[in-house]
Amino acid sequence: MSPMSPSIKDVAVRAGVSVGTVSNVLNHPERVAESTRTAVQSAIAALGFVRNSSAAQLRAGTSRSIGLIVLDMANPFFHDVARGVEQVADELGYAVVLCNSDDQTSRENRYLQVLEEQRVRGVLITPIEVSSDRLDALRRRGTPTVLVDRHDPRVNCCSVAVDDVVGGELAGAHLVAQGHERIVYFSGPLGLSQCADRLTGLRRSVAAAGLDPDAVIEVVEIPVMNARSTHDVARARFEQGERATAAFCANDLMALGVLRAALSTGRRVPGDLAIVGYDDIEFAADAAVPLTSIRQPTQQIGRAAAQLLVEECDNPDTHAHQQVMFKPELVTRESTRH
Amino acid sequence: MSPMSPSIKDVAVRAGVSVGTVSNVLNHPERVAESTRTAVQSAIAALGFVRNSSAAQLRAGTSRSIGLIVLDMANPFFHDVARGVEQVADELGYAVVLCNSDDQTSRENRYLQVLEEQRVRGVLITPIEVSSDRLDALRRRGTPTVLVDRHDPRVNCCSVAVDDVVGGELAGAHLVAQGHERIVYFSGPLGLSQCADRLTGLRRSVAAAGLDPDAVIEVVEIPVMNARSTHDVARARFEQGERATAAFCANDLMALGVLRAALSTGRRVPGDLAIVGYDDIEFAADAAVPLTSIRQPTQQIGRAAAQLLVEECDNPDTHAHQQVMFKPELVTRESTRH
DNA sequence: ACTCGTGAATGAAACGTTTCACGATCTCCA
DNA sequence: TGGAGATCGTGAAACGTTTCATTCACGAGT
Repeated sequence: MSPMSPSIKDVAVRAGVSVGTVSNVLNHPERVAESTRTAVQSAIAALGFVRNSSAAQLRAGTSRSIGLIVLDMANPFFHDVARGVEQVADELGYAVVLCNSDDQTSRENRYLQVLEEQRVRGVLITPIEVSSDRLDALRRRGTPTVLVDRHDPRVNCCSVAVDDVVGGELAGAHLVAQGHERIVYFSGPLGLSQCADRLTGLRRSVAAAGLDPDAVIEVVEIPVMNARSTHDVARARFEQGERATAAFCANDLMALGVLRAALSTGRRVPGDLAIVGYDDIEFAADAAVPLTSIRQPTQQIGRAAAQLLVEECDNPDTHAHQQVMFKPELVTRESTRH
Repeated sequence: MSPMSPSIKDVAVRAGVSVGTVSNVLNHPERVAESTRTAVQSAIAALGFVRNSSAAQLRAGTSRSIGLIVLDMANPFFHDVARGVEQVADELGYAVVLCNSDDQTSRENRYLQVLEEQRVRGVLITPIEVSSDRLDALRRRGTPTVLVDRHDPRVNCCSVAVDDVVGGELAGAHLVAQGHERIVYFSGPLGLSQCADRLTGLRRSVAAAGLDPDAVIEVVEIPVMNARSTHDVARARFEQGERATAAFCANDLMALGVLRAALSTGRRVPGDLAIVGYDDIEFAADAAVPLTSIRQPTQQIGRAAAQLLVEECDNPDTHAHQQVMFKPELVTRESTRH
């Protein structure tokens, strides 16, 4: 049966000072005389006082924290982003509230609600839908928002992403250079600009080589971008005799799924099927056949996003929205080496 | 330039009712007449009112959230645990505050402080040190705590873990059965009971086979349990001519590091070196050589821990601490198949 | 005509901080 | 001796909720 936790008032009584003084010891120690300060501090220690941040924040009217909502914490890509965000937030004295929407709109909305109720200073988000009413409302009410790994075509907020068209081009050019003329693109939902852009890049590079994209490329759209569902789809295709000689996957988890499906249906990689992934997560290098992949500057994405957000929080008036765009690069490994 | 967000009072004025009524619409809609309710609701919508949870929580004195502090979000093991925790918390109406201590005591302490200041109802933690003053103080002040993937020998809190001695035995018995007589154990810090227990199990199984554990087993202690540092240590050993024919690793990330080091120094796996990992993370099955591993019921750990915590929060008086212990199982794959 | 009961809304108190205008006390120097 | 600063402390107000005792209005029952 826990006794109610002591308040600043209890500390004040015990130390024989006023509450204002205790508050000063906590927040502006230099304003209070040495002797009083130590008296207060020992009262705090004796009572086991812990500041109630709800009260502090209520009074302050504003918090020193930002929200980060990612799509899928199981994807190492988002860890690295989160790590970048935390680094910058730490440096600038902000706390990060980490939320995992798990690709469900209901969870995303719930977290947005919670973050707004907590009066976070700003929100970093990889939204399920770029143009969501919920997000617009949040911004309208004055909470700055930065999109991570997404761009808003309407440009009414900052965003940080990687040039997905270039990523698609890199993958396509690499495969075409190795003579592949039937490429299957295991895509996530084409409603995602990322997935669509990568396809655009892929088509562009095929066309640049003088081939007909429509003849070369086949698109397989997979709703959930993880290893398991991609494996299942790929396996079904392979068992029915896939004709493609190369696969390009919208992320490395999917590529691992395709790889497993290929190997378990007796294909050799890259002999029978070359595979290019996306993100270059750490596990890509350790895969059954080390994966060629498109590397994104993941931590930098997180760092840049956090910096933009804090900039907007600190200078809401002079702030101008920016769309930061990083360039991806190709990392070649066994899965495409002939 | 964001206008101060509207308070319940603004809503009350606009709807022509008192603040108490607005609060009732928010929290006990059934207590207020239909017509008033809709009037208030449209005022809320018109003003874009969002409840200030600091004020609500200050008044309530207690929150409906629990903290979860994990060691390393980059380790899929902890995701799965987190997922289990979230499932249960969702069902029971609690929010989860997710924190990543990243194996740094300073971060762990900082998060404990923040969580306590936020007056979370309880804390789930995989602590860096099981017996920490900080944790004891937290408990003494009335915040229930449950250890995840750890046990407290002093049994002054609940805990959920997996029998690591059995895990070590499973691995050892499997390797011994295949005729290995020189086994290197890539361990994390032996100060962790987990790592120590697995060694105990390993030694026990070797002894059970009539061999001398001291002659068979060599222990390599690696401070940071990730792929990179393990790879570096393993590689150095392999380049100097490792004599062991089998490696047992304290987790799968480490096993992946060993695998990479072995392959890149020209060893065949399992021919020259058999490898057993721990945790059976999803990537283990997709590794260059699919890894034999010790599987833990990861989500169940999270679920059980959350249930124990909530139980203690809801019945602080009648609650009795429990130490839940799951059994691991062996999953055999290529890395130990001869 | 009167109480009584019921359903609905009110308004003030309380939660634990921080802030800030205001005293109190001391030191130093004319 | 008096007065000007400087240095420390004080205490009340304010932040936005929720709660709860109270009031109000109105119809039913005697």
